[in-house]
Amino acid sequence: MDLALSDNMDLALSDTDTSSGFSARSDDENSRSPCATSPVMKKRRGRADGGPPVKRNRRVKANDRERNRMHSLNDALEILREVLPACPEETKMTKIETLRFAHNYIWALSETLRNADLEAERSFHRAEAPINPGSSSEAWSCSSSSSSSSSSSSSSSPVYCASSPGSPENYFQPQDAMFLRAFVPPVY
DNA sequence: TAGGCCATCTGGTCCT
DNA sequence: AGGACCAGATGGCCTA
Repeated sequence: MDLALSDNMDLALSDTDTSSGFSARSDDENSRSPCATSPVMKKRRGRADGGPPVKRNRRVKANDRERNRMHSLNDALEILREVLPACPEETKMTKIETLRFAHNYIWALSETLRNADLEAERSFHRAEAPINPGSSSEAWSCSSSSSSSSSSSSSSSPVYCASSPGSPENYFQPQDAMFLRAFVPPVY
């Protein structure tokens, strides 16, 4: 279909690319993308002549918008990474890892809140009608973990919550590197 | 070297 | 008509 691919590259690289409004990104991004550091954009496809000038101009503008759109998407992803629990700076989570981790993290936080509410409710009832005066301190001490026998078996750690059965972390795949990064101290 | 991840380009589609 | 969004294609870099 697109037969003139490689031929087009050299041709297309020479003119409109560098002037297409390409805006330099942050150092962080440039360091990863040689395409971005170089003023010369590769991977050009399509007609060798770029098509009619009007069409070509529209394409260049559309490319520029698309680039900016993806950049803003990446910026949002970066902000999300910063909000998530500590990850070593050198080991940046991939996009899919970030999304899965965020999903899991939100779920774990909401579970924590839910357990806290349940516990508050229980302690309120206990205060109203103490049943087992002998072991009251025990009942307090095992607060969240004791309640785990029934439903979520969740400890106070959202880590454990995250891996409990029946929870939405079906999206979460332990084989992901983020599983290790998030919950296990990295080994250097 | 293969595979994963990424940035970019591109054309199609939908929306305003 | 033009912009936003999307998915496919492509090639570069990095790591096991």
